[in-house]
Amino acid sequence: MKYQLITTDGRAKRAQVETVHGTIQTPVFMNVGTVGVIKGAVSTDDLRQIGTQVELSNTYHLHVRTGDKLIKEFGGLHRFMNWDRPILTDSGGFQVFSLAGLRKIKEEGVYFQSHIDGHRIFMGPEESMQIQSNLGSTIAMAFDECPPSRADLKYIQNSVDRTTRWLERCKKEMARLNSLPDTINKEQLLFGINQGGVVDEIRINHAKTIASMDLDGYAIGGLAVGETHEEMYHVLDVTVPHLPQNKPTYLMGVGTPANILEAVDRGVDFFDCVYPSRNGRHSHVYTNQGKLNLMNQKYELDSRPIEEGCQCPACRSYSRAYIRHLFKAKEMLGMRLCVLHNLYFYNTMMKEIRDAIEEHRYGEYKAKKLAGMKAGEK
RNA sequence: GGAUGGGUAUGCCUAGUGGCGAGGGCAGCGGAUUGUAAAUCCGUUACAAAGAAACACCGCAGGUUCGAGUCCUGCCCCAUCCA
Repeated sequence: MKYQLITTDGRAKRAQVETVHGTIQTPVFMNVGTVGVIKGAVSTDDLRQIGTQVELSNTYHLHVRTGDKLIKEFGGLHRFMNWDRPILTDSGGFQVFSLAGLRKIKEEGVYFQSHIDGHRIFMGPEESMQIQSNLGSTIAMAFDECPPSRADLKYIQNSVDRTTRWLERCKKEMARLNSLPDTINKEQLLFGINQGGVVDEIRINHAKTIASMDLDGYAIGGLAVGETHEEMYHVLDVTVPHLPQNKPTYLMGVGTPANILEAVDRGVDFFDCVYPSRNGRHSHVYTNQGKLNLMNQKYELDSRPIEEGCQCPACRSYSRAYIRHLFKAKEMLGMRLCVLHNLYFYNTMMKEIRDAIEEHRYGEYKAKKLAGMKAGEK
């Protein structure tokens, strides 16, 4: 892997990351397809059309259904889903948070009760690495715990210490797996994850610790889980400077267009979020004038596209009124069009961000973009 | 003309066969959603804010009863069937 910094504008970075599956231009928004597909009947042909650079899938979910061993036997996730560009796999760490009622955390790892059929699943750092190696993703994430933002100080410190120990095990296991003869992607990359809730000292100490471990990239996790936007931005302000500047910085699970604009301004390169796809499935669409809910009656005769001038597959051919009708009729095409539009909106915004940084007008671009979206909220 | 089944609030559909200030669904409107247990979930959709005061035409009008959406009688309307 090679992280090449092209230019900066304030703290905003414009870079590119070379991987075995192609070059990633950053800042980048990864499109979330948890189970090896973006929900809403989106194909990989669609992804190529809407400018997706990186697809993101999930270790826990693919392990539970349909199984990483099966996918390895098929030839890996790239071949399985017919996607030859980069894939990042999340480690299952987020499921420690989202499936909190269905798991027990121990030093060796996490015992899950399958959310599908209730059977017991053990996942520790080694298991997570093994699964991600079987999937053959471009970038594997370290197995961590994402603690709730309201957890107490002692809990967060213990959790972070354990996450550090798990990271050491992940690194060791990844090195071993990458050296095996039948490994699908022998150049699989490993990103470590910074945790620490909204406690500056824990965040900073943990950032320093993992920065010394020579990983391929560094993620900031445990944000956008209940804290305020101001707290999140503050964590970025104090944490990002302690992560290696010659490696990618990834803010996990974030976020709204405004969150991304602010985080880019604080030096973040990688993003991912379920919002564009989930909101698209719920008829909420992003525009430069804010978010619309196409289910509203006021669109019943609206012949305009979601956004004037948008080149996405939905806006090039269909009206708001027709898409509203598809939702009313519960026809899948409605969801599909909105998801495509939203992902196109995010991917296009990232392209605009990259251009603005290159031209050293990021501050101006950000202010204008935020003002437009805010004005439309009324 | 006869038989049978129905008419439930704000548009539609429906639960309810003696204690009902009547439950639910759809449609409408609003909100939530951030490394996806989410094509999901939550509000709201008469008056009243808790009172011896109120009680929305439960098709309409009477009746029985302490008490009727519920039982009885008559009428109106709708659906299906028979003439």
